[in-house]
Amino acid sequence: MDGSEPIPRRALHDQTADRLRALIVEGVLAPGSKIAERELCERFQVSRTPLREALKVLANDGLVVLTPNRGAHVSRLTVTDLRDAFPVMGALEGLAGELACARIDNAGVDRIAGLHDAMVERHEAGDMSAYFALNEQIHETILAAARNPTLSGMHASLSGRIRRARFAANKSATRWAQAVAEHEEMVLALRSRDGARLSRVCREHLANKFETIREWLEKQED
Amino acid sequence: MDGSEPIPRRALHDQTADRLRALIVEGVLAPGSKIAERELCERFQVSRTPLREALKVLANDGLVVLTPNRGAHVSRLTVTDLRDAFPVMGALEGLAGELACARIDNAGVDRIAGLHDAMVERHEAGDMSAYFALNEQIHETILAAARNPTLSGMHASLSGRIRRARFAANKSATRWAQAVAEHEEMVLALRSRDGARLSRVCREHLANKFETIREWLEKQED
DNA sequence: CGACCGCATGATGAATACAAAAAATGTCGC
DNA sequence: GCGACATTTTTTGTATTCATCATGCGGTCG
Repeated sequence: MDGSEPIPRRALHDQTADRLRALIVEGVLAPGSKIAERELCERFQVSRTPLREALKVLANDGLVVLTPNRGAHVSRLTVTDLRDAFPVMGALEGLAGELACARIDNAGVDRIAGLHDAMVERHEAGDMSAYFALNEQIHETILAAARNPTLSGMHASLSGRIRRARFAANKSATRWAQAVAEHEEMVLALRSRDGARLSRVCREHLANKFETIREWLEKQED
Repeated sequence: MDGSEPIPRRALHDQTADRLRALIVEGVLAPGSKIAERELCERFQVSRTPLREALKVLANDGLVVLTPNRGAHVSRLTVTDLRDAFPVMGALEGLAGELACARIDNAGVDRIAGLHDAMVERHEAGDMSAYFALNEQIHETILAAARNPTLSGMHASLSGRIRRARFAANKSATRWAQAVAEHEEMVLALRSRDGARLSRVCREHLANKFETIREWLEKQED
């Protein structure tokens, strides 16, 4: 019945959702700012119908809040939201670590180790944005190694919601060094296929990340 | 600017999404069956626009699959899907258990213990559907005790996806007894505020549940 | 007789039109 | 001059219309 169905075409509402998601995650649309439908229709050159369908999806993902008859706003990230989100991220990435240890092959470990080395190199060079990109790539690779689409999907959803705050995670030098050390331990745990250890490190890693972000946010308020 | 805004009214697309979701998780719409827009428009007495918006949301939640120009189908639950989903549920409920232990008060524990006793009573009476309802209520109460909306939201989303298979979990008497024993241990862990233990029990509980469902599904194929 | 092409039909995707609600603006009274 | 109310205008929610695509049927040609 259904063999391999290549579906190269993508629906307009789907593309629109992606573009809007990107605008929000990249911070082009500030948190709390109102989203006028007309304005975005012009920007994307689409009619209101697919745009509104996209808005419903993003609202479901928690990226925008939709108040009846009052339009859409980019959701704000409160400290409480982050305090809630990070343990969940920890649980998800922890599980990913366990599964990855059980399923990854040596080539996969080497690939992650390679990314890690490159990341350390960027860290020593002080190149924050390149470090950040490699960092995300490592986490994504571990997720992929877990080979669990459900897990990946939930992680992606939550990740998109808190990505806006992530960039602040390594602002302090000591914290940055600690993060690198934690990543080091991740690679070691992965190499020895120690799922429990990797899981624990992932959770602690995220807990520490949240602490950094929290401190940074509190300092922002002055 | 924004204080507390009571929002008594709900948008049509939102209600439609809920009703459609209910139809799917209740099994009224069989997995794999085609969802004709016209038909549902008549059933719900709404136009296609809000219905289509609802479909996009449910597709994002994984309850329906949307193939361009070919309409919507209720998503099928494969064994692989369940094998993927249950560990994630385990991670989420495990975290919920940990958080609940840290935050619940004695009254909350008593409430859960009360639900548990009622559930055991229904178990001994052989009343499966009442048992099932109380079972879900216990899990929901633990979730609520964790006081983490992000966690609750993700759990609800995943729960909706696999609820259709859950009813099969306690088909065998021995499994059913085992599930009750596990719940017993949950209450004990909760009482002693042993987060690590509760977390472990939750994960094992769900792993066992999956095993039961898997066996049941394999038997179905004959 | 069977396979392939073209057309008719029905469904989906997107755009527009209409209705209702909220925000903005202007006016009137104090 | 200030504030409350009415009107206008804008924006959102829903319905309807138009275009496009998939699919089934019948005819025709090999």
